[in-house]
Amino acid sequence: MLTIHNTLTGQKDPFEPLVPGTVRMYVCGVTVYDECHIGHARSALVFDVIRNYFGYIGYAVTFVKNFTDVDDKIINRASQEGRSWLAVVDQYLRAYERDMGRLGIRPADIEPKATEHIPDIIKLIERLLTKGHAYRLNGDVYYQVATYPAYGRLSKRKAEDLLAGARVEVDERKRNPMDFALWKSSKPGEPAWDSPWGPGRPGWHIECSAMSMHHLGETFDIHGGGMDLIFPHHENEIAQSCAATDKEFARYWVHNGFVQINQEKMSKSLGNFFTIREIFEKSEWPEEITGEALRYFLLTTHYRSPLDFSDQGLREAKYALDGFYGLFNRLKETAKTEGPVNEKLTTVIERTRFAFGQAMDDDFNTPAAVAELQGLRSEVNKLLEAGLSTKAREQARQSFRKLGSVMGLFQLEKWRFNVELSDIGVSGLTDVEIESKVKERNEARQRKNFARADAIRTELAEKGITIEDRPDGTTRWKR
RNA sequence: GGCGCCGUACCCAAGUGGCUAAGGGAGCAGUCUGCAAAACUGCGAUGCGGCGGUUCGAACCCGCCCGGCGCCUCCA
Repeated sequence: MLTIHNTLTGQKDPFEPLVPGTVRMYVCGVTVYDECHIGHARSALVFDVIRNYFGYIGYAVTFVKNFTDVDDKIINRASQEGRSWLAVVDQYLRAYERDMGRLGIRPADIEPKATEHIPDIIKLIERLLTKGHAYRLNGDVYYQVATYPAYGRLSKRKAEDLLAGARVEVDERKRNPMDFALWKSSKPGEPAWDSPWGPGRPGWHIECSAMSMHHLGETFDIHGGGMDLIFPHHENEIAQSCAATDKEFARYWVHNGFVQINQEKMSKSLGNFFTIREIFEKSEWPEEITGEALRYFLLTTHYRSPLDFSDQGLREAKYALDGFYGLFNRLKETAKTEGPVNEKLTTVIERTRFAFGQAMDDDFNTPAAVAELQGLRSEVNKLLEAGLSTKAREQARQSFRKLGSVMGLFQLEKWRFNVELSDIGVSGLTDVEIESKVKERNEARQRKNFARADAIRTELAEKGITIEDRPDGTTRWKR
């Protein structure tokens, strides 16, 4: 039985979908005004894995992730850089897709943009106005928080607490300081759409209500995002949506924890800010390896816990993956002998599959699930020592791929064993050149000229190439 | 001021009432090897920030304290 920590109830709730066999989930994506950082990567990855896991246990998933493509931050950026807001949106939308692609994060089934849903947004605002939950102020429209008594139920806040801590100057015209904009009138030169209240653009919160309802219905299963969205964004979404429909909005609210640097939240002002792009540019490994290492690293912390990003952590993730891919490569080799342990393999795989499911059923406990995969690696290594048939080796490989696919791991065919130009850049040698050196070294070894053999090995090691001699006299190498 | 989170070995990190406190990385010792590498085997917290309490029994529940962090403003 899958249980999910639900921010709304503050506890782990058993998951029961609204419609049996299907899951409808909506996740707040990004505002496309800048490069994505590791925090965005974590959030996107967490929900990618959740979506995959639902698929793995047999649900038909509809996954919606939005892009906020009209917003103050976009407009400000555009005016600072003296270009159109559309150009800003286009640039960072592409950057997002590039980064997510590198991380192996699949696009959502539907990726709506706020600007594509202006009519839905206007209709929803009109509905709120009609029901008395919103009011007009010149060309603006505000949501009236006082008309929704349950306001604060997601973030567990009381109205008076919010006022006490208010750190912003309050717009004097608002009826209540907590009221928030549904529609903002535009100044000349700003993006604008016609509306019953004059030209303007949607406020931030309303787009998610409109888009999720449009694509998933007025009530759906899961709504997710980063913890910082709990208040005010998701609180406001609930207020708007429930007030408009008189129905429950999302049933399970899932929020991921922050990425920190040295125990502090990343922020531009602290200067401890890492973009996904920088990590890939700085990495000495090929792109797909960096992507998988980052993925592995992020998944070895539970999604709700804070995660401290570090180069060391990333490196350790890479080393752990080296161990897995080293095993996969040995499993690919043809068996010399048929061992007696093939039945044990099936048992071990079954046990792992069960434990893996148990871990993931427990609020998507990816660190525990990864630990099961590590356990399987260790078991298969032992069985391989004792001897596994070619067929059993293939069975083991397929099991890793199947379980790994939930997390987007173990899907690469090659791991540092490829002939790609990027690798040549690192080692300075082509495969053919390496093969030739290895051959020369083995001839030296046969002549017992170990000094020469070791010299070649050292030379290769300096270029990042590791040698493994096998018992049968052949040599395996890897970059 | 309000709300909330975290503190488990050298590092990362599961476990949240009951078998000997998962797993990985690093380290040390050994097997294998010409030597390595990889793999395998063994070693490693009598203790889970501290002090009390509840309980037959607590890292897990309760209280207080210490340390760190987040939200309350745009933010994944």
